Amino acid sequence: MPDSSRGAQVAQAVRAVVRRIPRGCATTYGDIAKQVGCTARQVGWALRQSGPERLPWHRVVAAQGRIALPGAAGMEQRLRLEQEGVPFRGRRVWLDRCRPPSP
DNA sequence: GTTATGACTCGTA
DNA sequence: ATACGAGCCATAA
Repeated sequence: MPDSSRGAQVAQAVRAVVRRIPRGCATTYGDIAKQVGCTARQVGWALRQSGPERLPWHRVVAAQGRIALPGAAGMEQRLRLEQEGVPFRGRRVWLDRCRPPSP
């Protein structure tokens, strides 16, 4: 079969990784990209595509713990993270404090 | 084919 | 700290 589009496979892999981010933790697009073997942009693209799927998408933030989602979505993400007890420092997530344990 | 857009990152100033 | 550019990859028009 054809590649089935690399995009679709990458998206699936990304969803799988995101799904297993523990509650109360956060990780970055770049980290996921490394695990999946793609670029950070592809991770963002995959999550954007995923849309109404049951994923802890809010646990994925940009490098340096920045919230990448603009506007209201970003606010919502921040709220959800705080609800889970993810530590913040100003506008940024404190990655050193909430990174998932390395395999 | 080109161009524009996007939930990115990094280096440099 | 903020700003800009280059590299990056998939999709839509």
